Amino acid sequence: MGFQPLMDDRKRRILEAVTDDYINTAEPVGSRTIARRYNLGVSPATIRNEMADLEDSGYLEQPHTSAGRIPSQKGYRFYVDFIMKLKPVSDEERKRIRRTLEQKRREIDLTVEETARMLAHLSRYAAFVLSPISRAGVFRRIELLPVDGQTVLVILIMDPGFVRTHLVTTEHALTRQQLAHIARFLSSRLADLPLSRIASSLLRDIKAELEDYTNFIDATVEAIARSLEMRREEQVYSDGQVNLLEQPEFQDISKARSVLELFAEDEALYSLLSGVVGDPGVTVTIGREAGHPGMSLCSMVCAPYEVRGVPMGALGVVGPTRMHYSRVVTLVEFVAENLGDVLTRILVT
Amino acid sequence: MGFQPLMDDRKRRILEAVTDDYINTAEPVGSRTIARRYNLGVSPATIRNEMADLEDSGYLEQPHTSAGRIPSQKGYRFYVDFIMKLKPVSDEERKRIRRTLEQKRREIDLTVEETARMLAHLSRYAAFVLSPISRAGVFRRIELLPVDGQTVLVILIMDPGFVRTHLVTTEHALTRQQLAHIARFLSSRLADLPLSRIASSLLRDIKAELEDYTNFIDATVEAIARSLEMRREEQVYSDGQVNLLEQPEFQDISKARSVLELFAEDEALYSLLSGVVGDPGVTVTIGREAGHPGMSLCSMVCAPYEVRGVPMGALGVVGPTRMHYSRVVTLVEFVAENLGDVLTRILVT
DNA sequence: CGTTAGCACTCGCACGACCAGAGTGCTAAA
DNA sequence: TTTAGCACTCTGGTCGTGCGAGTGCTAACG
Repeated sequence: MGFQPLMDDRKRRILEAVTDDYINTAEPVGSRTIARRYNLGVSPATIRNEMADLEDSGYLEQPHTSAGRIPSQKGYRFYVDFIMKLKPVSDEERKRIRRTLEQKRREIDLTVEETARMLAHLSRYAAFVLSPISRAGVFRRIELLPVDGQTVLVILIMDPGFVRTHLVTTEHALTRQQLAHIARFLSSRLADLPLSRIASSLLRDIKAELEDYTNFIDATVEAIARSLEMRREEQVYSDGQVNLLEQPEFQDISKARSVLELFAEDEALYSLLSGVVGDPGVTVTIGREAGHPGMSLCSMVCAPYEVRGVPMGALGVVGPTRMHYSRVVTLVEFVAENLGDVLTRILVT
Repeated sequence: MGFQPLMDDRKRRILEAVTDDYINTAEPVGSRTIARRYNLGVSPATIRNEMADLEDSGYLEQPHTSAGRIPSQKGYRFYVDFIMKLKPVSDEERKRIRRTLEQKRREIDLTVEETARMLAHLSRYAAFVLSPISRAGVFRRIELLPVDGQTVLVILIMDPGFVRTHLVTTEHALTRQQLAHIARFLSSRLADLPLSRIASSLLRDIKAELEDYTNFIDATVEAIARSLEMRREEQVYSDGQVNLLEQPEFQDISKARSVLELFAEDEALYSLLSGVVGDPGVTVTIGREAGHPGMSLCSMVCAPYEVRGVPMGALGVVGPTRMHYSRVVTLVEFVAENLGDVLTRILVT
C-alpha cells in the first residue's frame, strides 16, 4: 500500500466503473453502459479510448472482439488495492454476527463450525475457517485416561485452553499407574514447548527414550506418539460450497467441479490456505495468484484471527474472481475480529 | 421378498435388458437396441409390443414420444427386488477394502471417515457413514477433567469402548474434588442405562437433583448436562459428492444443486437416513421413495453395520436412480460387514 | 490537443429451417 | 402369436440469417 501507481484519475474511475458493473451484472460492460450508468461527464467515445488504453496496459480484457470489457486479474488486483471503497458491514449484520457468536455454546469446535456457516450465509459464497491452533502457542500437558482393558484416551492440553483427544487401542493392558507414569514423563518433556517446535524428530527421540525408560511395548508407545503428531489438528471447516453453484461463472459443470473438488480434498484446501494464513490483515488472493488450478476462476479473501495478539487461525471466503470484494473484505475482517474476541473470552481464563 | 408378482418371463427379461442398458448408457433404449445387444430370440417388433405393455403397467416410461424407454421408479423397484443378478465384489476390491480398513489407525472416527472415502471411491457415487453409536448400547461412566481455571473436559464413556469428549467452560472454577464428586454422581445415575433411554426428561431430573445435591451454579451443571445430550453424536461422514457431478443426469446444474444441498445440510441428510437406518440388511431406496425432494433423482443403498449382532450405525451410497445396483448392493453389504468386524476388534476387548 | 460524433465493421447469439436418425404404433401377412 | 413393413413423430445437430451490442477509426470541433 501507500505506493500509488501512475494512473490518471479518469482511467481509474473507468476501471472502477467497469469492475463495479461487471461484479454486479456478470456481463461484459461496454462504453455506452458506463456513460449511461456512471456519470463521468464524458462521452462513450472517450471512454472507449480510455478502455482501449486500459486493455493495452493489461487491466481489462475482452472475452471476444466487440463484446464489452471485463477486468483482468491485474485489473481486479488494482481495483482491490487502490480503487475500491470498502463497504462497511451494516449494523444489522454486525448484530447478527455478534449474536451468533455469543449465543453459541462454549465449545470451540462448534463455534468454529458455526462461524463457517454464518460466513457462507452472509457472503453468499463459500467460506472456511481454520480451527484454532496456535503455532505460537505452547504445549501444556498430556493426560492418559484408561477407558477399558486396552483402550486409552490420550488427552493433549495446549496453551490457551485447547484440548485434543484421541482414542487409541494398545496391545497390552496398562495400569492406571503406568499410564500416569507415561503421561508425567511426556508432559515433562513437552511442557512449554511451542507447538511449532514439536517436530517429528523430537517425537522420535522421545519415543526412543520412553521405550528405554518404561520398557513398554512399542506398539503402545507408538500409538500415543502418533496421536501427538499435529498435522491433523489444523482442521478446516468449510460451508456454503453450493452457494458457488448459483454464480453464473459456474453454470458450466466442469468449471464448478474443479472448485468443488478443491473443497472436497482436505489436503488441497489446506495447502491452499497455508500460503496466506501467516499474513496479518485481510489478504485478497485473486485467480491464479493462488497458484492452484482449481482456483483460477476464484478469489479468496482471508484474514487471521487472534487471541491477545497471537494468531490462532484464519478464516475466509472463496468466490468467483468477480466477487463483491468491497463487501466481503469488511465482512471477513469483522468476523475474524469477533471470532478472536469470542475465543479470547473462552480461552483466556 | 419371496412373493413373485406375475410377470411372464419374456417381459421380465426385457425389463432387465432395458434397465441394464439404460444403467450403462444413460440413453433411452429402444427395441432395436435390445434385439441387437441381448439375444432374446425375438424381433424388435415383438419387443416393441412387450415394451408397450410394460409401459402400460408402469414399469417403463418414455421421456418423449419416439425416444426409447427408460425404467420408471416402479421399474427400478421391480428390477432391484426380483430381477437383478447381484454382482459379487471382485477379489481385488475385497482385498483393497480389507486392507484399507485394517491399516487404518485404531481411532474410530478416522476409520469411519476413511470408510466413507473408500466407499465413495469404489462406488464412484457419493457415500456416507453414520458414525457408530449403539442405541442398544449402554452408558458406562463419565469423567470430568479440569483443564484449567474454568475449563472442564467432559468425557463420556459408553458401552463398547466409545468415548465422546466435550470441552465446556464453566462460570465458576471447580476443584478437582468437586468435579470428581459430580462425575461419580452422574456416573452412578447413568451407568448401565441403554443410550436409547437417556431422554431429555431424565436429564432434566438429574440436573435438578444435581443442583440440590451439590449446590453448584446452574450454568456449570447445565453445561455438563448439555454435553450429555446425544443428538449431535450420531455424526454423518460423507464423501464423494463431486462424483455425482460426473453423472449425465446432473449436468444440469439446478439438478445437481438439489442433491448437493442435501449433503451440505447435516439435518436434511440425517433426517433422510434415520428412515432406513433401523432396517436390517441392505435397503434400496429409489427416487421419491425417500420422501425427500432433493432425492427424487437419486437412489440410496444403505446397510447397517453391527458389532456382535448389535446395530451400531449404517453406511450407504447415494447415486442417480440409474445406479449400478447390482454392483453397489454387494459393495455396501461387504463394506458394512467388514466395518462391523473391524469395529468389533477395536471395541470388544 | 483532447474530446466527440459518426460510421463501418466484427462478433456472438438467438431464431428458424432443415435434415438425419432413432424409435414408435399400426397393419397386414406368415 | 410373431414379424415385416411402413408411415409418422420427435429430438438433436447443422446451417444461414439478422439483430444488437460494441468496437476502432477518422474527421470535425472547441
